[in-house]
Order: sequence, then structure tokens, then C-alpha cells
Amino acid sequence: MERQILHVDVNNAFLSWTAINMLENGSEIDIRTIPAIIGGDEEKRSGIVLAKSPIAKSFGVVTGEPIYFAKKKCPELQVFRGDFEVYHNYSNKLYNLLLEYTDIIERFSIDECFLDMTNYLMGRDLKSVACEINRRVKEELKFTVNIGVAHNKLLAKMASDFQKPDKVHTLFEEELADKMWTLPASELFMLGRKTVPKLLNMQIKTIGDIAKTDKMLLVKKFGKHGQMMWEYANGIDNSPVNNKVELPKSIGNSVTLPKDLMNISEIHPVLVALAEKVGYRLRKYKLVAKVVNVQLRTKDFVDYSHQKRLPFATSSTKEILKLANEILEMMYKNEPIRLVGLRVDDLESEDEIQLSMFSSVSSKQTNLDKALDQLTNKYGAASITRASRLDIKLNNKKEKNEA
DNA sequence: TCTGGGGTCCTAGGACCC
DNA sequence: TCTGGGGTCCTAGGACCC
Repeated sequence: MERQILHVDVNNAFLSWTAINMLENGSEIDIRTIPAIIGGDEEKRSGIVLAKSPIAKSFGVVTGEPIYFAKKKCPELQVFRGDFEVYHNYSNKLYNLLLEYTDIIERFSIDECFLDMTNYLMGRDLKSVACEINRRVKEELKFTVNIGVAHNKLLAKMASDFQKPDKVHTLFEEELADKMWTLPASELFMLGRKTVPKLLNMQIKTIGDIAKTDKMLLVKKFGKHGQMMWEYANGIDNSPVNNKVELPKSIGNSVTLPKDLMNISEIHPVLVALAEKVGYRLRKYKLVAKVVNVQLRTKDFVDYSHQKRLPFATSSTKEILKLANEILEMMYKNEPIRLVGLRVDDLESEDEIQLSMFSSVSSKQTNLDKALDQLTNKYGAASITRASRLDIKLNNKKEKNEA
């Protein structure tokens, strides 16, 4: 049976949500109506554009570019900081509204959901339901969404990306030629900046060109990715709307340093803080890890990473840090470092593993982790000395200013 | 001139075993 | 002395997404 799928996509999520949060807190201005962006902190070297207002966009400001560039294009630009707690809050409001329409919702990201309406239409027309959701979100939640209406997830997602904002678009099979095949190849989901030039070299310019290309040729050239782009271009996607909350397959944190680190003794405390964060998140999910990965980025923006397997699965901060330090000693090439990252992989549920008698993690250590986790839950990460050497260093100046 | 942070999945090559 | 494959596991890096 034909499936009935919707893709709900918040228009300009970070900027819209920041705007209505400011309005709710008494702000006189709606930053959606001025040249504004949501961005990072240039002083901390994390200054990139995360979202832009329509006026900022009209000046040529694009997402992902350095704020420095954006300001050159648009001197009046006002920069606002993002707040993910606020964003999660609005994301949940949207999700709860959507739950009134179906039980089968996949939260694809903080601002995107897929809805499987197949068994929930009760005689209604799919598009009219989409229009109702669109209207209700605007009236009740004060931000706007685009909604894609289709018979699979891929086409619903492509449809929600058509004209914005505040629109409902259908993309049914008989509409492919008119609405999708005319678009440039770069518009197809999963075709990024590396693949598009390769396609251009093959005289493949539009999504329609991909659809008409011999599938085996694409497979030969791009492997599985080629198979996928051919199917997507032809509107084929059988993946189900997955409403289960999945456990993460890896957990990592990384930080760009305000100044390049010039030797390994400066990298060490960064790794301590990252291990605290990663360990805390692991334990929160009740997971244990079997692989530790350390990533470095040089001042010239060259990334490299090394990984090692743990002798036994663990969620202990101390064990993760110990191996991370070993990896760091092994890989560090005595050069200025801009970013340090720590990730754990090969995760499994904590109650699935048997506690090895030879585990070198003492119960004392486990208890220390637990005690610190409780403090973190209660007061936030900054309250913990062991965890926050880095954060203190990074935030000192800011907090002083705020105080 | 300056370039975030969180993920998932895939591939290629090397080591090792049968 | 010179010659196979197949399979698994592991690692580093790349491409893509939001």
C-alpha cells in the first residue's frame, strides 16, 4: 500500500526560535525583521554563521561562513548567540503538537520531523492535514514550518525544501519530472560539495540527468553512494519512519581553542575536560565504550585522528582518559594545535556486559564517577573542579564580564 | 581574512588466519 | 622457492547530514 508521509521542517529554526524567545522575554525587536544572524564567538575562534535573517540573506550572508565575512557583506549585521536549551524546548513543543496527528514520528534533527500518516488519516486528505498543521504551528507556536507531502521520506524531504517559508508542497511520483528533475544535482539529498563536481565532469547537471543515467555506471563510479543517488533521483526510498529513540553509536566532544596550543602539556588539560564530558554522557545513557578516538586539528586546518581499543568496555572517565593520553603521546607531531576532540566508539549497553574480575576500574573509581555525575546533574558541568579546568580557563573572562 | 560541533556510514589497506 | 585466495578485524580518512 502507498504510504502517506509528511516532512515538517522549521523555517530558519535557530533564528526564529531565538526571535520568539526574545519577544517572550520582553524584547522590543523581532530579530527576524532586521539584519541579524545566530553565530558563535569570534574571540573564541568559533565565529561562524549558524542562521541568518532574510535581510541578512539578501546581503549575501550564508550559513557556515565566518562572521567576519558576513559583517563585510552586511556592516549593520547584529550577531546573537544560540541557546540550545531554548531550542530543545521549542522542538519539544512542535513534537507534542505533531503527536496529535500520528504516533509514528521520527525526530530527524532538532528542527525536522517525519510523520507516517498512513494509518492515521481517517478518511482525510494528506495535503489538507499538512495545511492544518502548518496553520496550527504558526498560530499556536508563533513560528512557521514548511511541510513536504509525499509517499516516501526522501520525496517529502525534497518537497519541504521547495519555496520557503511557511509553505506546503506535494511531491508525488507523477510530479517528479516537473518539480524535481529540473533542479540542479546539488539539490538532491546526500549530494554534497565533493560529488557534484564529479557529476559535472560526466555532463550530469540536473537531478533528471542522474535519474536517466545508467544505474550501473553510477555504481561503478561511486559504489553504494552511486546506487543511492540513482534511486533518490528516481524518487525511490523504502526506508520506514523510525519512531524509536535510538541509542547513540558514538559519543564525542571537541573544542576549538581560543589560541593554538603549542605543546603537549597544554593539550593535556583539554583532554581531561573532554574525557569528563564524554564519560558523563556515556554514563547518562548507561553505555560502555570499547574504542577511544583522539582528533587533532593543526593551525593550518589539517585534521588527523587515531584510535585504540580499550582492554575492556568501560564508561570510566579515568580509563578513557588514560587511553586517550596514550593515543595523544603516540600521534602528536609537535605542531600548533587549533582543535582537540575525544570520541568513544563501539558502544554497548552497560547491563549487557559482564563485569570482568580483572577490570582495573576499582569500585572506588566508579563511585567517584557517580558522585561527580550527581553534582553535574545538580549544578551543571562548571561546578566540578576536575571536569572544568578547561571551561574555567575558557569562560573566566566572559563570566567576569557578566558578573 | 577566517573557517563550530555533533553525528552516521562507507571505503581502502594492512595484519592475520586458514 | 614461489605461489593461491577467502575471511575477519582493525584503523585512518572521507563524505555527508543538521
